Amino acid sequence: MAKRVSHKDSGCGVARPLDAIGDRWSLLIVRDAFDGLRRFGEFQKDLGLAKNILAARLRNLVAHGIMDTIPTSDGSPYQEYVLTEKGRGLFPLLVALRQWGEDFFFEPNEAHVLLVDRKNGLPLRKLELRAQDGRILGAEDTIVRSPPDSTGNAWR
Amino acid sequence: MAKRVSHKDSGCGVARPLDAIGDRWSLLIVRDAFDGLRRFGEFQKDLGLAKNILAARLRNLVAHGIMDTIPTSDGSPYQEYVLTEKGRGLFPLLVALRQWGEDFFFEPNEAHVLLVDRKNGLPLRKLELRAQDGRILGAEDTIVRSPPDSTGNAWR
DNA sequence: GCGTGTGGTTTTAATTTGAAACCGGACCCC
DNA sequence: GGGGTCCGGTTTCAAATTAAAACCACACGC
Repeated sequence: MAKRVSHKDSGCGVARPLDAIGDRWSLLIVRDAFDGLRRFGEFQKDLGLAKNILAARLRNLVAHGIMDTIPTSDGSPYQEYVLTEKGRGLFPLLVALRQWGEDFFFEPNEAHVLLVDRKNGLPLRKLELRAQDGRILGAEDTIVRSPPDSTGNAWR
Repeated sequence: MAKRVSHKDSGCGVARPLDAIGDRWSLLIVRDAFDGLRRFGEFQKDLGLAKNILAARLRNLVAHGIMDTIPTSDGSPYQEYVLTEKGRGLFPLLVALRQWGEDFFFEPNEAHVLLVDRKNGLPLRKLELRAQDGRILGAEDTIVRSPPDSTGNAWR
């Protein structure tokens, strides 16, 4: 039942996460959760996806420890879905996705929702990659490095 | 043929990008491209996916302007796949994904590849969200805001 | 001409997705 | 207690997608 990655790179820090959230819906569900949605029906209404696949996705997210089910606060007989610590850790990724979308998927003058600072309504600063010492880095300034390798086999 | 988003949220800055890269392989291909891979066979060998779906994914990435095909430099009769500007814009997202993976998908002592500063071999700083004025923000300090809305309908 | 490496496409089967119907408990109303 | 409704799913079944494998085409070396 547990869907497993099948390719050689299954140990990589990019591939494993994709196994958990690398489908068309999971990140949208997580985003909705950040927006405060908690109930099955809320997700379903907002995203407009079939109930069976919403159920499957939520199950998967819970199984991966990204969301958790809790009893409702308001006494209704159902449960609510909330982000775990791990799920909340996805926020930078969501911001990166959104910023990339804003930069490349909209015409310069095309209106779109914006993620803004709650305190003053200004858009966030663009995410920037920094070295330990604070230098701003680009992709070409980085390299993936294998670990010391105590196990004998090296992932890329 | 062009796969289109079907749900209500299709205008959102999160949903549109997912339409382009929200599948199990595209981001891995892009990551490989950042690692310097360019040839069909290189991707296929590294990722171990079927050739037809690699071809489909590359076609899709090219169609979305994320990669581009260029003639080979070394005179071989084939083409190479390289990232466009738009594709290179995915680097922060890839870093976010990787950092999340490193934080939550590996045991503390489990060895894994690391993305490091090419200059000194130190790991990158954790990505951080900042307001315009430089304050570090968390998810709870932000809010999505609809645009002024000249069109009459508001996206979430 | 023949074998080989590369970069695909085609064919076919397996898996996933999606729409819609169905189900069951809680609550409401009488 | 007997309907009716809302919510949160599961089941069923068709359609789309993915995957494996076979096939094909071109360039090259010999």
